[in-house]
Amino acid sequence: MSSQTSSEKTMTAKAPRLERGRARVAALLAAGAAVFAEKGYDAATMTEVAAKAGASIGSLYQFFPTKPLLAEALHLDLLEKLTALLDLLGRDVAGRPAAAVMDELFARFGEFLEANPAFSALADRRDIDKERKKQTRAQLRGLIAALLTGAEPPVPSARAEAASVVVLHLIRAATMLKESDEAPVRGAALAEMRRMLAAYFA
Amino acid sequence: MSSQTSSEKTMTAKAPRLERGRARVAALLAAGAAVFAEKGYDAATMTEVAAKAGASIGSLYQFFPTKPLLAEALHLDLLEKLTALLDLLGRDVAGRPAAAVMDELFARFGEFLEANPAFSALADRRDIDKERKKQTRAQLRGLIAALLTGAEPPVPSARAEAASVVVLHLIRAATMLKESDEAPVRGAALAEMRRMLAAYFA
Amino acid sequence: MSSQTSSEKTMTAKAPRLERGRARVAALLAAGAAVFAEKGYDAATMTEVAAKAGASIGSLYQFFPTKPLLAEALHLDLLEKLTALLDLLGRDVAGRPAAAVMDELFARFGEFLEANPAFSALADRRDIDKERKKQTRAQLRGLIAALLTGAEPPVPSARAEAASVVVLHLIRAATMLKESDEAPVRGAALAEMRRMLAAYFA
Amino acid sequence: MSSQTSSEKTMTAKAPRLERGRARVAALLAAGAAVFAEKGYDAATMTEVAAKAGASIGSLYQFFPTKPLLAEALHLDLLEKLTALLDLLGRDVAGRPAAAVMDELFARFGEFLEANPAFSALADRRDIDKERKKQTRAQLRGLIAALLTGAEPPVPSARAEAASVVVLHLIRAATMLKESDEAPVRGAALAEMRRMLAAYFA
DNA sequence: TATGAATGAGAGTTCATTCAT
DNA sequence: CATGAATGAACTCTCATTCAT
Repeated sequence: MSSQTSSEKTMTAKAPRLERGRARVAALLAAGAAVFAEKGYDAATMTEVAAKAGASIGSLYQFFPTKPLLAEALHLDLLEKLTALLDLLGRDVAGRPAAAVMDELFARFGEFLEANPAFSALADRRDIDKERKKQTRAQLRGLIAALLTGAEPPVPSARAEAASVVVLHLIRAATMLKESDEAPVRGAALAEMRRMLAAYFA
Repeated sequence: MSSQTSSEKTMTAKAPRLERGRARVAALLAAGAAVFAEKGYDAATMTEVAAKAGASIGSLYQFFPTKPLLAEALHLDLLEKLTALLDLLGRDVAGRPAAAVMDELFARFGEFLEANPAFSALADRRDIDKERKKQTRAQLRGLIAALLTGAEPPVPSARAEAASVVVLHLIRAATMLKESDEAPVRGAALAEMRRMLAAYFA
Repeated sequence: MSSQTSSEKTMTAKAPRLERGRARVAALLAAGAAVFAEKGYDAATMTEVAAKAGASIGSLYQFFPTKPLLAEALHLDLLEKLTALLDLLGRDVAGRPAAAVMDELFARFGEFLEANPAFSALADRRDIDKERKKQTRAQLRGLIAALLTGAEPPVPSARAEAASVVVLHLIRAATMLKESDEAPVRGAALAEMRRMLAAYFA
Repeated sequence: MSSQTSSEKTMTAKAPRLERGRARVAALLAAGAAVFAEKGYDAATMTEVAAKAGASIGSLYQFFPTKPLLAEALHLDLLEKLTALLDLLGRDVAGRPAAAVMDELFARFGEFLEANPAFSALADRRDIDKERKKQTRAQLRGLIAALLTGAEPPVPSARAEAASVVVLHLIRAATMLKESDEAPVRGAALAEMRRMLAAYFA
């Protein structure tokens, strides 16, 4: 009830040991993704997440002891998927010109964000750990820079570094655009962005 | 036809009649801007806004009957300033090449966002009126497009339209970048963005 | 919602500014005393306190932002009363023999504890601030020691110091005895305690 | 007359049949003692007890179907140890003067309480059965009274009865003092208590 | 029996908003 | 208009206890 327990609050999401638990966790993460995507991090409630997962509130808290921890787990999960996607992309486009590589990246990243709308919602929440955020961005930038230095002709490492920041933000901008603007504007804008990238890397 | 009571909650914030009231409203708006910028829209509390303005909670509600209405008023206020800024810019840079115009736009818009951090916080809140949001974006795009068609040589209207979307997002990206990444990365990225714009409009 | 606010959690109970508020606070404190006394600190609920005071839960939290703070306020309140009582006692018994002084102290302190059962409940809660607890005990010991050194013949300061600890605990023991044991045992035990004190100071 | 199902929750903790079970129970009791002592009865959680015993929560409930029952079992366990200790003491000090007997009692009881901090925590919980509590206290008083009537010269039975109450509380006071006050005060106070007892029985 | 997931009532706390003075 | 007390729905989180495997 009161107590300053010895178990730090920095605890991670508890991993399930049984098969049943594993299914629960999956359902909870899916529900979390849906609710965070729909309502945004702040407005999402743990109660709704549990309900949408068909679980009791206690069950949700068994595996994700706090709301930030649920968000974090979800974020990490999506980040892994994204990394895998970029790795795959790297193998697919190695040796092609930078402009083409970027075009492909743009397309696939866009699909990912569209398929995982929770990602944007989670990436932007304010109570995220500063350090982790920095690391995450650095990691993504690294992957993008690698794509550029692996192009043919290769983009010089220094410029690839700087460009990765821009590309990252451009992609994010493209996503936000998807949800906010109306269809006709959107199409033209996306085309324009690709053109811009092409011009930039030509 | 005659009465149409103004008790609707959808109405705008009540305008003060006395001079004292005007000062109050200014203080409340300033406080609101500060709190929204610091905590974000969701985490900001009406109580804190009132306190920071040196007013009572009742007084705050006298002028802004609702939290969304306060946000809206603030947003509109900032939007006006921004519009004025872009108008001025239009006069200053008329007749110069598109790339130069964009560079200047980039710089001034950036300054504005840095000076008014509440703008970003308010532009992104989820309960904003869809229609108004659309209109706002359209208006901003119009202003930017006007800058482009007013350049020398003029950018064709159709392309200016499409480009304005991209430019708008790029600028926003530049701002987010300012608060998230560390200084060295930041500088390089900003330079890169300007280079990109230059390449695009060359 | 999220936020690490700048307003420290060490805040004190907010003081009411209006007359109505003053009445509320009094009612809340009284209700708190009743509930803490009846259920003990841990089992007492804020909801019950508010209900017993005829106030809404929000109203309770307006003045006492946390449960520990309510307890603290109550404790301090009772402590003041007790100090006043001991001061008065000091004036009443100055110049009488130590044994008689202690007998009187024993009686009045007992009455106080019986009239304010919340005092025991609050003095024993576990999440109390260590430092404050020490200070409180020291203060009480000081008052008791003063009674002894003010007796005729005066008890030497050093011995008064040590004795005060014992007396304090004896009195508390007497109280616990009142609530736990059955009446006949109680009477005999109280008499015995007084005899013990008399023998000790003779 | 015949069946009387044992499903009542008022029953005692189930006794284990196997050797393995006996070890489990011992571990659970030890863990319970540790947790109750550290956190107090209310703040202690069944989950933490199970964890500290290296058992699952289900296993804990197998043997102790309820939190109060666990506390009760523990309390009884400690009470037995204490009784044994007092019995032994009775044999050791028979025939010595009352003051010396009390001094020895004081010392050994103190050691016991220090070695078994859970005892105090459990003796004070509020949901304890009133009747059992009374019996327990009566039993302890009886043992102490027996020590006094067995002294040389023997304390009259009536006075021994009354004195036992006082002595019991004095000892408890001595324990509480150990955890709350700072070392220097403590030493002096303990000495003072012994002096008081000596004066009382002289 | 042992395990650990499941449950849900209930506790503390927050905050937008209303209302009496 | 100003003030600050009042309200209560809603939220996050806890924990004793039950249940399926």
